[in-house]
Amino acid sequence: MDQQNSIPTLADVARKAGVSTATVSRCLNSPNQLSQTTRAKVMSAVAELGYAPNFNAQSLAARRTNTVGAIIPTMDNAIFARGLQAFQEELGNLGKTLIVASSSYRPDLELEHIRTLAARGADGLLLIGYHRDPEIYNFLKQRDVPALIAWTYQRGTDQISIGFNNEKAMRPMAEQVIALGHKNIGFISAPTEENDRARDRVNSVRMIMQSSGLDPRGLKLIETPYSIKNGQAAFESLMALDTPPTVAMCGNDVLAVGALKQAKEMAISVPHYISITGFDDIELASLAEPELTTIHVPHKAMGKIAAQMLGKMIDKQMVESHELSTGLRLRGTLAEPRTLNHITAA
Amino acid sequence: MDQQNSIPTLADVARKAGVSTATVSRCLNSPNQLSQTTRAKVMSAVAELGYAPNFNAQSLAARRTNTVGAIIPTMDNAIFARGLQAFQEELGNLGKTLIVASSSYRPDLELEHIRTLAARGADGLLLIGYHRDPEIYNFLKQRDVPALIAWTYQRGTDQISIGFNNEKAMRPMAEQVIALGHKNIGFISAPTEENDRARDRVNSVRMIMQSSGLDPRGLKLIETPYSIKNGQAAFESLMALDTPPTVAMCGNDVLAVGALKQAKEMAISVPHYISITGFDDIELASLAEPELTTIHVPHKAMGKIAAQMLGKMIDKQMVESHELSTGLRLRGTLAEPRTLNHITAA
DNA sequence: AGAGTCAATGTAAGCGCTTACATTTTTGGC
DNA sequence: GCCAAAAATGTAAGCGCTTACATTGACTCT
Repeated sequence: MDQQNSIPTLADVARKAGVSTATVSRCLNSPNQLSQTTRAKVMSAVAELGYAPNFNAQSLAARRTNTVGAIIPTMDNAIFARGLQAFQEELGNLGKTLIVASSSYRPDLELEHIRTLAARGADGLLLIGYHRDPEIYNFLKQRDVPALIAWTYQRGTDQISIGFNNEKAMRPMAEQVIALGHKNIGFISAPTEENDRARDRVNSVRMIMQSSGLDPRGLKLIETPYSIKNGQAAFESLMALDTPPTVAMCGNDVLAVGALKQAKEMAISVPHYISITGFDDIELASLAEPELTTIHVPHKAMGKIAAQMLGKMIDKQMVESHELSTGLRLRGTLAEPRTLNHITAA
Repeated sequence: MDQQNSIPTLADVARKAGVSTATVSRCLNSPNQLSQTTRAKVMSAVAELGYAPNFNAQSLAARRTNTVGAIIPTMDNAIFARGLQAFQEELGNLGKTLIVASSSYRPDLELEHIRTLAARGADGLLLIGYHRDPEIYNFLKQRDVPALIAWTYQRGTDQISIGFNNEKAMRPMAEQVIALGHKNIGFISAPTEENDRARDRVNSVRMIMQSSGLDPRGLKLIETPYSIKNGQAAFESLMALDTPPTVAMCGNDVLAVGALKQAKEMAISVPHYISITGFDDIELASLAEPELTTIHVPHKAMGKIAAQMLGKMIDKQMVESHELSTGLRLRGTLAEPRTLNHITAA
């Protein structure tokens, strides 16, 4: 009754090819159990009609969707964008499609998206970070949706994860900073409340301070959402302190670049007057001037491996959490603390 | 027969609430046509069972999916990531979910993804750039899937678009460059073969050259895929020419930043020895040193408006192509051409 | 009180596909 | 050529939902 020939269905193809719908279905899904001749008939009917299977009907009948969902804080962040791109490419190789949702770092939104994706029958889910209401993990378990936790690595939990240990990753940086003689340390972090990665990075510094004889309570911590502007503002507040720190460690490169920019605007010399460090090693880091000392994280590899692991999980194969290694990249923004007779900008 | 209580269905809810499945369905979709009491009964059954509708069944029965698809060249590019993030947020407000696929700038992959998304019953599609096999537009028309073309603006075509005219957007930059006295112009572009946006930007410069009495064939064009490294390499080739240009115009900021980086590594002074210009005005542009002269593009606004337009198109409302305005951002990398007595780096 | 309305609910027929099971055809050994 | 086993195909019952249409009461109006 539609305008003209509406979308062709399996039945249309079957009719045209003079076979049953079952045969057409088989032809599309397991062609080798058909005879040469029928296969040819069906194929040509498919081609003539321009038939494409209705995905929803297919997944409803077959109880699988070949879809995986990913819920990330935001796409507008190079590290997620990059990892996700790799994730998606690899997923494509496995014949699966990706649905992305972003939570804007809001747990309530995340939960909502998890429900939505489960309702859509996602075969598996990629989630960022471990910290999450246990109720969510129960829900996932009950619906039997495998979930892979990315951007973090935790052993000894039920959840399977791919990533790195944030606390461990930050350690060499903290050690280096302290070894250089810094005692008055500032830290610009993403909000730690709902972000276990950010929290672990901060804690890492505190622990090294502790074990080096520094009082961890002395850490000058500023929390602010991810953005260059916020990095700038945070740096400014740090410098407005009575005794400004000699190093501004940052929870990620974007904040660090913001700090660096602000330092320039305030004509404060980096690293002579103050050192700045980052985390992630995004492209920006080596574009900055001086180039940013940071922690390298293999985001792309993570995305790719994540896709492979999740693929296996969906196939009910056993997989184990996978730890990626990170590394200190010493570049131009970290140096010894300023000496007392060197209190002005260079 | 499953392990325990498997996923609850509409029928389970209906049974528990002592009503028919139709009533439950109505309760979920148009609650106001139920009596207070039934609604309460149903709701509590839903809550008790933790029921969530099966999306596939829902769209199969209702013939709509509340899903839109977006096919972008790559997520790993700030401008798309940013626009897409805004697109997705706005889509969320409209109660729709987004499926993203990336084509890696390959038309064959794009076609495949378009088919897949159509098969999934996407209510609408977001596509980047106008240039595309007409067969694809026919396919879309035949399946009655509304498609919105983004990141470009074309009038007088059948396709509805949201974006800006790339040729027009580049014009003030070209005019400015030529007005400053540049005659020997280099251009580093993304491959123009399959990318109408890139092509329009190059052509814009050629046209202004023409109308300013410069021979457009004199434009020193290098095409290379989007990346900082490629920008560097392209810049290097430009400088290896017998008479290196006095300005390296770039088709996007990433290439420009690469060029800038290479200039620094080669100790070539920007803008004294050579000027560099970009396009997009991504964050990186104002982080560079000197800050990059570029064309500002409202990527975020584009994403948001795109979502609204596509929403209307899906509802069969009439919408018209929407042109966004762009603007020249004169910053530190563009100056007069070097004079002959100033041929070394500063 | 009876007819006519209208709101609230139920009935049941699909949506387009997959797949267990039944049936038919082919194949190969003798 | 005949028969059993194997290969190819058909039949039909769903998958979990929506929705046109039918039914049931409760009310209003005269």
